[in-house]
Amino acid sequence: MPELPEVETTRRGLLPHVVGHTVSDVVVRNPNLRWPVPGDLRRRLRGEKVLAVRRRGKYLLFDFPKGHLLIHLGMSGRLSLIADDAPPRRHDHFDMLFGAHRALRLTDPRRFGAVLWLPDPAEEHALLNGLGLEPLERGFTGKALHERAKGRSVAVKQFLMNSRIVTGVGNIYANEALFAAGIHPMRSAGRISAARWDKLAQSVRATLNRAIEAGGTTLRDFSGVDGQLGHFQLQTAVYGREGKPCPRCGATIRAIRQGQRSTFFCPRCQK
DNA sequence: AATCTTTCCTGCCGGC
DNA sequence: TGCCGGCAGGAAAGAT
Repeated sequence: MPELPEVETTRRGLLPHVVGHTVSDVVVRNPNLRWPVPGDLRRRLRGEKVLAVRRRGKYLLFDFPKGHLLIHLGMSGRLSLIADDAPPRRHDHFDMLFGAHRALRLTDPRRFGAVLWLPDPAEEHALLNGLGLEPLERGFTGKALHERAKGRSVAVKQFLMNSRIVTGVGNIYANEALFAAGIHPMRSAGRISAARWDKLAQSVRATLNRAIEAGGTTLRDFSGVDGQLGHFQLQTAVYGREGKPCPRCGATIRAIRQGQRSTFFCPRCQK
């Protein structure tokens, strides 16, 4: 499930256990993720200290003195803190050990996730250098969105989910933010007023912050690093609620397809 | 059997 | 004609 709130929940859980700690070993059980896990990771990481763990969109960046470990959770990835002798299960592809019998383990059944080594400066890597606005940082404003949307015919929901425009907003939160802003998901991005872009920027921020407070969304297999489940799925207004009443006006929530993804909206509240 | 949380890539199109 | 950006669709693999 991981969208921005799930990745941020993971990052926050990780910080106290990882930052300032030194990697004692690395185990790669299955290097066949979205891209091959580099064969020299063990050599690069052993004995190196984690200086910081950052997030860029849905990417996690572990800063080391000589480079950065990038981890993406894909569709089904999860990081957990475990005892270093915990027996691996079927989809446990990668461990980073920290001594004191602690390890960080990547579990990812569908293997759309990634573990890569990025030389300095990480931001120049092809996966990061084209990314759009960080929705929880200062530059994320209605004005910035409005400018980028000029002349574009794409549906606003797909525009929001385009990582070159905004990074971190996936299907669940795009649906929820558009509901909160009262904007129809099929509306052309180029035909939204400045005032409504302001409202949408604020709705995206508020939706993501509420989801982070809830520990993310657990639809199936997401959990934080200590195994705790997210509970934002209990407070969605439209996502997964086809046929149910809109919490605001009582009209029936509808579901449609956009770009091979499910879109949920209230036909009365969203114009 | 169809669906799902991600996103890179390819191919097509229109504009200049 | 060629190049570019925008856009839609397909692909990866597993569980339900």
